[in-house]
Parts: sequence; C-alpha cells; structure tokens
Amino acid sequence: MLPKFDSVFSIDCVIFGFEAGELKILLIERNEEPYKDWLALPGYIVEQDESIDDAAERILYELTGLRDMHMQQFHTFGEVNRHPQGRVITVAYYALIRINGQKELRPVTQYAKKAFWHPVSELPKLAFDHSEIFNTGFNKIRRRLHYQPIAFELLPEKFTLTQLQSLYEAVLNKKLDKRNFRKKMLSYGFLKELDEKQKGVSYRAAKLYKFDKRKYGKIFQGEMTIG
Amino acid sequence: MLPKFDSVFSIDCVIFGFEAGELKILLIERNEEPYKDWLALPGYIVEQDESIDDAAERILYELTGLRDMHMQQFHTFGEVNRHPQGRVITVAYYALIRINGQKELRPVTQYAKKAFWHPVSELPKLAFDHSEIFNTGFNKIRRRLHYQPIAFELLPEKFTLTQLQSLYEAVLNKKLDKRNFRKKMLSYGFLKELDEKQKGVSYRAAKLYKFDKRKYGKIFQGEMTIG
DNA sequence: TCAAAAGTGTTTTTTATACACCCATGC
DNA sequence: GCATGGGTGTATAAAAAACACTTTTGA
Repeated sequence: MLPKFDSVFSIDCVIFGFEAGELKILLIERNEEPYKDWLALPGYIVEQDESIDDAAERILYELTGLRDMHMQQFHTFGEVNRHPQGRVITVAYYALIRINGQKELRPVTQYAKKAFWHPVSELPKLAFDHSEIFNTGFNKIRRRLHYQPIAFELLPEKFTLTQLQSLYEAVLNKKLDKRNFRKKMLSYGFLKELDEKQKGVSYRAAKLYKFDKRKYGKIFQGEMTIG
Repeated sequence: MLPKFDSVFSIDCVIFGFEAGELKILLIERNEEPYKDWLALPGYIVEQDESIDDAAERILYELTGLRDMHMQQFHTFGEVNRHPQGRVITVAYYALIRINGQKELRPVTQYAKKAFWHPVSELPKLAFDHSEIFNTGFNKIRRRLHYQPIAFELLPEKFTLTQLQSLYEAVLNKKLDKRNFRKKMLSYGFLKELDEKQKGVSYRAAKLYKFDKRKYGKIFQGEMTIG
C-alpha cells in the first residue's frame, strides 16, 4: 500500500495581463502565516479529490475572484525547504488574460487581503520562492510568444496592430520594425480585419482586428515564428 | 498550519536511448501491486526529505542501476484517479543517454523484476497513465531537438555525421537531405572533426566527430534550428 | 569488381531585414 | 495648422530547399 506522508501539493499561479502598454502580473497580499502581509503569487493547497488543473481554477478564483481562466502548468517546484512549515511541492501555472475585460479583483476567502495588478518590471521580493517561480514563468511565456498565438489572450477582443506590436515589444523587451511586423502578422492570415475603427483617440483612428481562432487552427498545428 | 493529507508524490522517468538506428525507451517489469507484471516507466515515490530532482536520480538508480543521469522534469500529472490505491501526483522527468556506454541494467530493489530497452515504435500498453506520460515526453524532446543540442547525449562520444542524421530522422520521423544536413550542422561550428575514422565497417570509413560543449556554450545561448 | 555508404556544390526559392515618407484625425 | 500615431513598398541579404554524382573501402 501507499505510505502515509505529511506531504502537501499546492498550486501557484502566474497570471499575466497587459494594460497601458505595460505587462503586469497578478499578486495578492497574504493574510495568513507564514509570510503574513507579504506579497505573493495567488496560490493554495490542492484538495484530495480534485485534479491539479481543477485546483488551479478554484484557487485562483478564491484568491482573486477571477473565473474560467485558461491556465497551463509550466513547472513543478519541489525543494525540501521551500515552505517553512513542512513539505510542500507546488505546481506552477500561468495564464494570460485581458485585464480590462475583467471585473474588479475581490478575494473570496480570507487567505488574501487583496489582489491587484503589478507591473512585471520592478517586482518586489515575493513570499516563499515565488520570485523564482515568476521568473521561470516569465521565461516560458517569452519563449512561447514566438511560436504560439498567446498574445491575443492578453489583448481585448478587438485590437489595433500597434497594440499587438507593443505587446510583443513589452514581452520580448525589444523594439520591432513596424512594417515588417505588420507584414508578417498579416501574412499568417489569422487576423480578421474588422469594419471598425478605434474610438476616442485624438489622432487618426486605427483599424481594429480580431484573432480568428478557427483559421489559426486550420493553418497551423501550433507553429509560427514572430519576434 | 498545513493540513494532513494522505497524498503522495511520485516520479516517473522517460529515458531515451539510441541503438542500431532506433530510438528506444527504458521500461521495467513491475514486481508490485498494482499492475504487478505490467510494463511501466521507472518510477517511485518521493521521500519526505529529498527534493524531487534528487528523488528522480535515486529512483532511476534503484529500478535500473543507472546513475548520474541528467534528468529534466517536463510535466506533472495530477488527475485524481490516476493511481488506483490513492492520490498520487507524479512529476515526470526525461533523460537522453548513451545505451552502449552503460553497464547492464540491474534493478537494485525488488520493485522491478527487470529493466530493459524497448523501441519507441510499437510500445505496448503501459501501467497507470504511463502511456500518456511517455507520449507527452516524446513530444517534448521532439520539439527540443530543434533548438537544443540534445542529440549528442544519445550518441557515443565519437560519432559520424550519418549517425547524427539518422538520429534526427528517427526522432523527427522524417527524412532529411544529407547535404543540407551536413552543411548546416557543420556551419554551427560546435562539431569537432577528429583525426580518426570509423572502424570495422565493410565500406568506406566515415570521419568521426565530437560535440564541443565549450564552443557550443560560447556560440549560443541555447539557440539553434535543425530539422 | 561489386556493394555500400562517404563525401561534396550550385542553383532556386523563401524568408528576414533595413529603411522613410505621406495620411488622417482631433484639438 | 500642428501634433500624433496610422499606414504603406521596395531592395538587399540571409537562410532554406532541391538536387546527383564521384570516391573510398572491404569483402
């Protein structure tokens, strides 16, 4: 039979958002020991009767009020002493979401005082090994941006090509050539040009585009190269 | 405080080898319930006082007699019912090794009757969700082969360009053009041509090459594209 | 001398890069 | 009318792909 251990699995979530040309990440202020009052990634313990994917959804909801995020695990952290109170192995997940499309952030449980967006530049020291978890996750999505259409998960449904480009530039941390970027993006054929323009700007309004998931699926089996 | 759960972490290892132009994987025959007598990936339970990376090394050693493999985790499997006797979350690791450089396979514990190499084509149904774990791992290394120098971990220290190419072909499951392959590989500059030739073949002996890790490190920060 | 694999270049096509000016709009 | 970002094309360079024959060796 299986041994009985006092071992615990947890989930930690690295949730990226994009707002005002800046890449942000979702943090909570802890309301529990250890690391009470510290900033941390949203994370908690997996129950015995839920899969880790389900646990990730639930935990994020409880700590931030956000639901139905599409999260993907990216790494498992299993050092013996990563949690001061015992053996806790944590599976880290990431998601990319539209900040504006979301209602306000409101923790449902008492474990977090609040949840809020913080720019990825100038992150403070986080609780546990969460700074390391964040870095690993950031590197993953940076890599993935090159060959998967994850950028569109961060933008509003309708976006301009300039917004798309500035997102790429923010994540990859480098400038891209405007003409080449647009040429390549449009050449893939999965962007649908809308009959609509940007509103409320004090300069020439840009065309709006939509990501066409259907077409993407037909064209690619998950491959592209940008940046 | 942390709750007490009857939860267990385990490690499963997907170990690839290359022999006779064929990609192989290391399997064990189980000597324990559940799935007694079934074929399975080498895997076992993580102790409370060891990191998951350490556990992976230990477990592989105990089940196969292989030591000092450089393993990397690639995914964590956490469905509730993946183990019939209770909640077990498993972290899957892979490694690529030289079959010929290794001594014989000899399990150190009683949990495995034997360990052996099996071609990745025509794998039988494995215990637990190990078939799924294998598939996930195989896809990972197939992806990684494109941009990381992992092929050299599978070949003997000295190898011919044809051996290298046939390894790429076996993993990617497609034919590559000989001239283009050689041109590109050599252009990277991390292959060292030796003053030595193949022996014991009944045809023109090919030059032997070595992977120059030093040069690779200098030239790349982990990037290349082949296949 | 034959079988088997080693070794070798050139052309074409595709993809990436570099680069600068006029346009439309709101204030 | 001016400030702001929107929008556009071409030329060059680099990389990838297609393609077939001669050489060496051992048996």
